[in-house]
Amino acid sequence: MSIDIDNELNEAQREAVLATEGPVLVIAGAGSGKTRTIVYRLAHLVEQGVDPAQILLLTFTRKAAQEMLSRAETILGRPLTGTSGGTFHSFAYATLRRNAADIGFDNGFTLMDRADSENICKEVKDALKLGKGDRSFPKKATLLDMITKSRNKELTIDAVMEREAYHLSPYLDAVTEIADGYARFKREHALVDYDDLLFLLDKLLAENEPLRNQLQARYRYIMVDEYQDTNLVQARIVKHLAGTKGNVMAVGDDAQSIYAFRGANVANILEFPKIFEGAKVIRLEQNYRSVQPILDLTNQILAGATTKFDKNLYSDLKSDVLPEVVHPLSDQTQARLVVDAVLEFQRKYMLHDIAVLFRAGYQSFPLEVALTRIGIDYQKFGGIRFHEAAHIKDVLSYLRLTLNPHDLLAWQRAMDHIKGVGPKTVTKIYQAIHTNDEKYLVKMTKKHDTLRELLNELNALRAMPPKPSAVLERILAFYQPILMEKYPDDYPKRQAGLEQLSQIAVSYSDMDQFLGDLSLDGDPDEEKRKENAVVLSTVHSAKGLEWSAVIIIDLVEDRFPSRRAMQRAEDLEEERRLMYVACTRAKQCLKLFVPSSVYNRASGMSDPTLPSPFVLELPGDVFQRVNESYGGGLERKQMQKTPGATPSPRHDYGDETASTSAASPKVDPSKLGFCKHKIFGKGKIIAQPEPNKFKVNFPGFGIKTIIGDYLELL
DNA sequence: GGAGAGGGCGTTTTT
DNA sequence: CGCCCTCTCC
Repeated sequence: MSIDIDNELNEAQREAVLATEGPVLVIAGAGSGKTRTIVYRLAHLVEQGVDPAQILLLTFTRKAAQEMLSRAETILGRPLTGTSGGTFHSFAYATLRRNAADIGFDNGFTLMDRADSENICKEVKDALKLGKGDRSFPKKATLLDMITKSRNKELTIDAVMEREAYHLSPYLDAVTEIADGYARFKREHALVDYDDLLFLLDKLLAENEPLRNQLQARYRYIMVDEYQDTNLVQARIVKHLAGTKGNVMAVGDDAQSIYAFRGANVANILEFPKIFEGAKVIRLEQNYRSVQPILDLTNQILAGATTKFDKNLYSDLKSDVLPEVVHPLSDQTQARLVVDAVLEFQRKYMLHDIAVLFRAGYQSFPLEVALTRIGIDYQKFGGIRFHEAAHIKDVLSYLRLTLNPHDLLAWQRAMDHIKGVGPKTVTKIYQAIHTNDEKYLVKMTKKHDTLRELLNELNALRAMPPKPSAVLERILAFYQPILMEKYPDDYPKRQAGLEQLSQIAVSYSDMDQFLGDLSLDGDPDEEKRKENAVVLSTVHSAKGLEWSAVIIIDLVEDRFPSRRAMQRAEDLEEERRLMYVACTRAKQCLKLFVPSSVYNRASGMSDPTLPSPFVLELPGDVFQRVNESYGGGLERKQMQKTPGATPSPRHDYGDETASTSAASPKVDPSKLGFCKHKIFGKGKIIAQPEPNKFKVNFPGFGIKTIIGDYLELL
């Protein structure tokens, strides 16, 4: 069978597929057939006689890589044996494991997840006696945020905190000390975090020339997807693997860069032609995904961006239906209206072809309740993950200990069920084991029967042949009573999760690989896309996917955009791109939900909301507005034509925000005057709650509390 | 040093 | 409202 490049691809796509030699950068607008291009390029290479084992495909999720490879196999009509595909992290893990001794881990290492890393931060903080009794001392999650941000952006802790956490500046020295302690702790216990995977690989490739040459020779063709979301160290890895003259293709879209929070750097994609001399740049601009009215709306979202994008997507797909902006009275009725909309869509589309998107995982909870009540199955992406559940981590801790006896975190978990033994005692036992302090161990095992049983069990596990399914089976038998005692309320459900884990283990022959995959994207639920379930997803997890009908909920200020992104201009810009990504997922129908009030669990009541600025600024002619009537029904507003070609922002909402000023403190406004903000423009200062904080009423955006540094006084 | 009780506080996004 | 952290008592 021969692939039909001429008929299946447009000219730009064809060019990208055929340009196999030398560096190539593909700037691919949303829905422009980017995946298709990669798939055809894979197939084309193999058809040209390239050994599939010489191809490396780096993507953002493992799922994406698998899907591309299997689609290439389909059009090729034969399997791609030996092609390496996965995320940077999974590729790094596999390479590092083969060369562990070279990076200073003679006895291997254990990959930690986010919770492990946070716990170390806490441990180190306590050990250094920092922040004792200080309630405003940064929490472990914040500490880790600073640490990984500093690493991913390759800036000092000082620089990160100055830019992003100014209010924590009194703790700068403490955080720096904790960061050092965190690094030390990892080294002492043969632990590695997600960031280390990348940095260790970079170091390995930089220092080990024979290995670098070997890998360059092996991977003659490299393709990197979602290049706009790579960070500096990932770019260096690509450079090491490809060499400056290598056959490397980077694909991405600067308008869809949504991972700056984790160090992604758009400069990578923009400067690709500089780093790889003579790179061919190809732009894919025709959109094959969405009907034109949806593109009219998404183009408007980009038009409002501070950084201008040279992009105007167009499509041949016509539709008479405008995207809708729906205004439910509350987030509760929003859930009900979304269910109604799903039922309506279901008459036309399969459930799995309908998606509800949101900014943060918790925002779908009311909807999940409503869907369950009415009996619609759903599949959720984003939020809590399989391997993060406590019982899974418990079981895996035994497995980790068979491989790495220095894994103190695993010891702590494994001993959690022993009454009378807390973290301090665990550390002592750990030390006794590693210094052969028989006396202490005998004393402790006499005192705690459960400890003796545990140590015996671990010895037995280590004596077994390292086959994941067999070892896991034994662990589960041992863990069963612990599970029931620890989780009396819901252990049957957790039991099911453990059985699922056993299922996964069957397909592995290598323990390290099994553990690595679980931490690196191994959510078993995501493996198979359920046929008859509506998709609920965070926007981040929806990246690269598409659905016939897309609903976006909670488009209100403080939720989308996130409250944390309102202070800094660049954060708000990223929220805008996130909104762009969300809307461009839709093929046929798009509905934006803007609830007038949302439940606030702090106060226990519903708070009124302000519509998201991304909705407010849309010109009235790119959507149809729908209100929930007080009787519970929907009222369609007559569409208003905007005069002229220029968008007339906010005309549909003019006086909506005025009512909120009633809640402002009673300060004589005349004294405070006006100011200017980068994003919100000119506003009236109505209060100064703190010396460097101002409450400002921005016309069209409502009242904001803003740090003085971001305001220009007029 | 551990377990249990009381208080503050605040929900991003992911490998 | 629920989590997490700290304080207190054993």
